[in-house]
Amino acid sequence: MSKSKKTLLSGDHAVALADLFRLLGDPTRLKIVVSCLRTPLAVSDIADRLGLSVSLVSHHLRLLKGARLVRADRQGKQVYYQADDLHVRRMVEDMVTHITEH
Amino acid sequence: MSKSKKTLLSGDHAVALADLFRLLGDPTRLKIVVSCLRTPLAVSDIADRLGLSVSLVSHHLRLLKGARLVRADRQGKQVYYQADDLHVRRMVEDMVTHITEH
DNA sequence: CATACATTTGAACAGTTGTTCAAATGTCTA
DNA sequence: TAGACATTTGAACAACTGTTCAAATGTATG
Repeated sequence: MSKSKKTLLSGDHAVALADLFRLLGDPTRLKIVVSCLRTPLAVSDIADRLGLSVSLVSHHLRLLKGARLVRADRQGKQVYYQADDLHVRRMVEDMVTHITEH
Repeated sequence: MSKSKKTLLSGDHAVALADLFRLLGDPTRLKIVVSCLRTPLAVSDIADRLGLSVSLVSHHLRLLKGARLVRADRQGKQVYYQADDLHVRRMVEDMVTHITEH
């Protein structure tokens, strides 16, 4: 163990955490994540709900999947996306709660 | 009250929350916030600790202050910055904990 | 006032990012 | 296999962002 205090971030952790924050830092992308936070949703469903082009949603989902924020599940012609795990779900929900309550 | 489910974000909230995320989404800026999370720190102190130019740190602090993530306190020649309130402190600390523990 | 120290500001630049459009790929069913 | 539907991909573009440098502002003290 080094000289670090409790909340000191190592360089690597800072970059990793910033990566997460940056991905959630675009309103469109954030809405996409939130929309499939609890229920798996097909790409075109997300696009419909949010009034976005399917292409745009797919682009964003690719980034979110790359960061393991969402998980993809093919079911026939459609691909269903949802929050990757409980950790992500709680993390995002907490932040949403923080905002909507202040 | 509208038809919204529990975790559905209004457009405004989504933008506000994304603004926060985006600001924390740069590694340099994130390190700056974390560095003065618990203890007020002068601009040049932050710059020294992180090995950054004073100018760069000041630029970032201006953005962070604009979003009420940090608060400024002048004391003589120096300006001390710290997390704006408990809300911010807990929010960031929670995320840091989430990352460093997974 | 003049000098030194601390911070802020503005312009400028390269690099990144969100979006659109058109084309390609994958998948089911008639 | 052909056609329809769902998703992915790539190129291209404007807009934005982080950083640097030099100059300006603020502040204490000789």
